[in-house]
Amino acid sequence: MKEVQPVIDYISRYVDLTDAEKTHLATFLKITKVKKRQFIVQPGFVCKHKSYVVKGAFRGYLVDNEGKEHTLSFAIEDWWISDYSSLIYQEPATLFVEALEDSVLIQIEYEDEQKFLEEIPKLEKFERIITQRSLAFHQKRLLSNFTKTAEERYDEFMSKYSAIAKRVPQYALASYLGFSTEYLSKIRNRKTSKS
Amino acid sequence: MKEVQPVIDYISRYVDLTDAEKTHLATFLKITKVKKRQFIVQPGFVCKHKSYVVKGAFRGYLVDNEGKEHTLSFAIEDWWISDYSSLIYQEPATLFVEALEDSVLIQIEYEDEQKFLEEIPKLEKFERIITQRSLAFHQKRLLSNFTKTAEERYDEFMSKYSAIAKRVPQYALASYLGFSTEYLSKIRNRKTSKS
DNA sequence: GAATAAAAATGAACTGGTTTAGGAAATAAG
DNA sequence: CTTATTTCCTAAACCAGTTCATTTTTATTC
Repeated sequence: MKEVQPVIDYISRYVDLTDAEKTHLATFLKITKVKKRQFIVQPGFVCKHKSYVVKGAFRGYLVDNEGKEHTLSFAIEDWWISDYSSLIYQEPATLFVEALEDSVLIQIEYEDEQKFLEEIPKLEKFERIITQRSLAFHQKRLLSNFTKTAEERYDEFMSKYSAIAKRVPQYALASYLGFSTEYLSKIRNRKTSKS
Repeated sequence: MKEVQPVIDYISRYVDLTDAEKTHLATFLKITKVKKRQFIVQPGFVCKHKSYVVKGAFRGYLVDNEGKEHTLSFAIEDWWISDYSSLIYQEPATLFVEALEDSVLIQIEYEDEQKFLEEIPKLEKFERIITQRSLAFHQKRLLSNFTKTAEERYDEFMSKYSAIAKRVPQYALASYLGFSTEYLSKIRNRKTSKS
């Protein structure tokens, strides 16, 4: 039971759970280990769980008609990842979610979550709050993509998420920020030659 | 009490409320009328309520450093609108929310909502579900902006939301889709000369 | 319903970022 | 350690979408 504690702690930041509730909740949490380059979500398959990252790094991305990759999200320790749309509508995923390192996850199955949301209504509040924050984040990202240049978005990301930038391949970062790898090189070159 | 019924009905699509709960909820809902070009949210002021559109049309947009406008959202009848980030964190807004027509709203104050979420926990579920859907929508929009050309995004919008396209000024639509008014003209011209 | 302001169209010059194509460095695997 | 594979860098040609400047059309207002 101890190994799923990180998720119990995570939820406890938002709502107060009794010991009984914690124990009950823990029965639904499962540890999963995945190797680098392994997929935990693939297009065409319904996303069956949400995953909390205990150790490692992940990337969620779409491959478009021309075969180009577009990164929607990253996740490192203490973050969650899934194909959100596939999960909540229980329809086939459009994203790949791939381990960028050997990783350890705590997973919650969709049906189990539905079940314990009924059993412990307090968890609705937890879900609501983290979803609201994620929504606010995505709205900001959308506006940032509209208003800022490629270089400004790069600077913003580096100052906020340098921990992630250090751990993910450069093409993944470029595709998250919405421009080509080549252009990322150009930006970085511009900076190093300046200083 | 009858005039706030649309919001009661809206919520009832997601959760079952008793008559007592409906009556209680109704006491927190307020009708507001606004004229075309009037702002219901302005940068610098904390967004105090979420608004359901009974009649009319709205646009939420950001004005960047160069004075350019970027539309984050539209709302017509049976939609909600606010500066979401400002509302949930109760911090100064960054968006303008402006009436595009003479309109009628049903508004819920932030503090009142916090209160009745405590009193009627069922509403947490309602909030969770609509927030989840909005998040899924925004994720799709982000990816659409990455993967599709300006013309493809225009076509997609026209096929899904022609009702909105008909009611909002062209510069507002262009700034929602993420390109210039001039380019929208060019796209439209390309289409009419083809057919 | 004339006057004025706001919105939409047009076209030419321009630019931020892409594409293509190649080579250099770093990682992974036997 | 050596080879293969993946990742990263560079540079020139290119293009989707912008900018700027002007005109036409459509709403608003008195």
